[in-house]
Amino acid sequence: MKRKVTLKQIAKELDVSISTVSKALRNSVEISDDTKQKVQAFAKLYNYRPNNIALSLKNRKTNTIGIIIPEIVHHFFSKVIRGVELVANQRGYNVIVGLSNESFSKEVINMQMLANGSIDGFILSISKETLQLQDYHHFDETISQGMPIVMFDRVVNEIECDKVVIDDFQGAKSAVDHLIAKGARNIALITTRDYVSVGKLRTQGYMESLMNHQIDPKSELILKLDDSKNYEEDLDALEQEIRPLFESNDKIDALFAVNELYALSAMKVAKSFGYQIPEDIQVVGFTDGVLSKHASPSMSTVSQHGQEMGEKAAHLLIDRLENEEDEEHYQTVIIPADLVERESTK
Amino acid sequence: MKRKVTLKQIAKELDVSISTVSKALRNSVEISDDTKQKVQAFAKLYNYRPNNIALSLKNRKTNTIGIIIPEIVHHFFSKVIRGVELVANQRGYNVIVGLSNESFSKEVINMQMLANGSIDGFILSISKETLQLQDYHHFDETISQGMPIVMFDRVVNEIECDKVVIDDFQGAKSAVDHLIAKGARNIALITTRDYVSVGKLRTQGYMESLMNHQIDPKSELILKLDDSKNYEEDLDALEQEIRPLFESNDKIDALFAVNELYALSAMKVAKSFGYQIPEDIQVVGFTDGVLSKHASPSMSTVSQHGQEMGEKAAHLLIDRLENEEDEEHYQTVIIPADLVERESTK
DNA sequence: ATTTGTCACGAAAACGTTTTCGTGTTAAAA
DNA sequence: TTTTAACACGAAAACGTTTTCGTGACAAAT
Repeated sequence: MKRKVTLKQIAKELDVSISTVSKALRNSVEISDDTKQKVQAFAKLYNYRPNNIALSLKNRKTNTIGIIIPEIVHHFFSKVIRGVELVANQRGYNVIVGLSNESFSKEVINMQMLANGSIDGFILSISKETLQLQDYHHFDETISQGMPIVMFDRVVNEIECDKVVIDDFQGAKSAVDHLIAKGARNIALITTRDYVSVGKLRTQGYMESLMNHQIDPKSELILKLDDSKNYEEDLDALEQEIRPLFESNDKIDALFAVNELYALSAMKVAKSFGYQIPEDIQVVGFTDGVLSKHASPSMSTVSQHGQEMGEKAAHLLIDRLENEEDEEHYQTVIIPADLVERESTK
Repeated sequence: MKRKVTLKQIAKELDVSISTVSKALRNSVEISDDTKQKVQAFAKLYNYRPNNIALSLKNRKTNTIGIIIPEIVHHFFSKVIRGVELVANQRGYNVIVGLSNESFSKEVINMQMLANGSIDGFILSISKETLQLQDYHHFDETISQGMPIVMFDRVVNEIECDKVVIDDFQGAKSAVDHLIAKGARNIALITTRDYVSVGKLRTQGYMESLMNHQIDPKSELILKLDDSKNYEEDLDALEQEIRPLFESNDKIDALFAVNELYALSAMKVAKSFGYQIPEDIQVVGFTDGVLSKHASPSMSTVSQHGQEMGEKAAHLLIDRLENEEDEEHYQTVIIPADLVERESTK
């Protein structure tokens, strides 16, 4: 087992100084061609590679970005990571991943673990618990220590930093617009409680669209679910929650849900009530998931463009890291959310 | 913007030496209670945290593990990451993620980027291209430099290292056993070409089960697909490939597929031929995916236990990193693959 | 013969820690 | 009064780099 070779070892072996070796390898003019050749040959032979940690310490720059997300077994978040990794790699950065598991304390701990020199900056999406507690001190601290943050998807106005979001409002609005254009008038909504910003915005988009078309929103058509429950593990429970919506409303002709699971479950429930999709009830979900495409009928959705968000976030962060200008001018990039039409709408 | 405070700054401010500060913070007996209090109070006030990079350099240990996978937008792999991250965090490690995107060169580059001091060891699953080329020199080099590797799922005999796999053979075998027990006799198989070890093993399990039940495998019931194609993006193409299987065989009463997508598509094709599932044709897939659960009918599958694999791999790696002892004795952990029965089997 | 200049290289500092070893001061023991 | 021991702290090395600055040797110019 040959350990990694260092400058010092090469220097000793060739009987020159460490400085000479370092310079020779970087082709400095200070070093004679003779010595350069000797050193470079030796280095190649022993497969020398500079130690990253030493470089990081010296340059006070790790070329690593930390990404903190609530959950990784999730189509949207993994797409974001893919986008981040792609850009990071292109631009010479590594990506270190931390999972908050939707928990405030894990988010804080994870950030502290990474903020102590391991990374140059963060890309993150806020956990549900943090959003509920509205405790953002860890973000403030990180930023005030000079470590930039880029937030995506689940962002918060209280923190000044670069952000990447999709246009939740507009996405929801055009989804409902579309349903209305296809003849729907009694459009149900399945959403989450309001503390998750995206749920709130999507709900507002739904409202706006109805208003614009002189349709009165009816509260009995709106179902707000407690998304702290892990419905993914208990599909039946979710369907039980949805069932009353159809039991007490027999005129529903379309349904919009703020995520894929809600939409899919609603579709199942509707089918179990004997409704035909899209003939009796049209359905649109909101997602970047994989279920919609494979559902039967396949489901129309508002697409979240996860990978694009990740790419954009990575560019924003790296730009900020590399441009010394250090402008205090933060931007919020809004990615358009477009409707993917499939079989669940007419 | 207050930069991160260092030992040096504290020392200067309190007019003591760096050593004293360091010792005071670690509660050394060498330091008087007086000084300890002073230093610790100051450190707390300025929220001092030791710089990770400096520690890594000093200790020649990064407490970071690198995980290289072919793809992250994939239910199985993201579950593995979750498992790795969970254990890593518990045991004080960070996780840095590299994606090979199924490409040999990206795998090599990614490993080299990380092997130069950034991490203490690898957890990886080999890319398809690497498996085809059978070029494993980068693994050998890494290991010979004293950096441990743990391979999972897609492993290879040629490399000596710890491994975590599921029992592909047994899993496939019991899936087919189950189909036979439920009365099936003409069991189709949809698999991949043999260079992906898991495909091969699963095919062998299928064969074994048939043999054990005195059923002759018929080549016309076996469909080998070229999995270098990205069928996920082109479901129609995949269904076109599967269609002939049903066109030329009207006696198929069950089907086993080596992954979720194949199984799901086959189910759709079967339905389009008018078959009832599971009455006419029973279906079992092989996966850790999310589609099976939500399909209609929901699909029976052999589960891969991705998170468990990740956890096990992380433990193996960290154990090796921390126990200098049982060097050179590598183990292969086999995770049982059990059948999850859903609606697509009787 | 002296000055100047170029060349080729080495010493040392710096990044932020931890740890070993030495040392000056004071109090206790002889 | 002298020796010894305990105490409290500092200097320095080490981890592996890069870079600034200094310097000795030699050749060219004065």
